[in-house]
Amino acid sequence: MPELPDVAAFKDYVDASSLHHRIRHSRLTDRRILGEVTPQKLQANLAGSRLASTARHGKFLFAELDRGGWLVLHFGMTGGLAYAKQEDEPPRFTQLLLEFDNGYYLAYTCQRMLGRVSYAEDREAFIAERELGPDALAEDLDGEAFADLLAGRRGMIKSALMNQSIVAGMGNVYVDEVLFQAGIHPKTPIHRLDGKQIRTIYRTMRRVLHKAVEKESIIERLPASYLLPRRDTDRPCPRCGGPIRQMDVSGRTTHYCPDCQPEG
DNA sequence: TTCCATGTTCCGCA
DNA sequence: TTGCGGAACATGGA
Repeated sequence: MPELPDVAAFKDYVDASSLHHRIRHSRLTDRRILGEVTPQKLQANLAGSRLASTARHGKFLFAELDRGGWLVLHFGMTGGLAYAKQEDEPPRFTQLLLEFDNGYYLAYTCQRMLGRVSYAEDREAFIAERELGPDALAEDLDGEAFADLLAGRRGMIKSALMNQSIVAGMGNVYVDEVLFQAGIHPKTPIHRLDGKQIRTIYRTMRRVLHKAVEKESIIERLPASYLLPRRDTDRPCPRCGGPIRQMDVSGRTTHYCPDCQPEG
């Protein structure tokens, strides 16, 4: 689930539930979930702190600690959050549990262990170290800046849009959606795209991601014209009615409409 | 039982 | 040398 719109929903969830409560105790289930931080350092920074604010960059969620530094959450493919009363059993696959002084907890769950929990002194430095590209919804990422990101690159457009060091936030599902709505074949070589097509991809990316954030990335709430709710081979294309096809692009399953997204 | 999955990282090759 | 594509990783549900 967790691509940019999902992480945006997690951010809203934390903002609505978990800010400004003192963390009495934190519980780490499996240290493999940790990034470049020791369990001791993480827990020392969490204990007694409050989450003061949150920020998102691509698929990363940052929670600012009022005593300094940031709790950094990445959700992998199966990560999630749950806020509940401490008398309730934490959900299955809970890897990190923050117990607040108001009797509630925030649980970070990660079934497949591909997510990561980290601590960062400085958010911008963390983003720079990870070599993340600009957030796909960043205000200062305009059409021209977007075109610059792709300029001179080799490879297929789908691979580039999924590359977090080029532009941060999209994964397999939303890239398919963007390219479907833009009418671009996923395997199109970047150098074969003209300026008009790049602008179309940019505008479509912004529109799709904004809409998905607005709908809290809940598939059922997305417009019927979207590919996402019908991401199934041989289901009818919402635009032309022809069959949606499946293929492999850089090892990822890709859904597309051969008629609406002709090969360049 | 085998295969597949919305994630990133690492290695080999061009 | 840079960077692209594929494999590997971990786990459980279909």
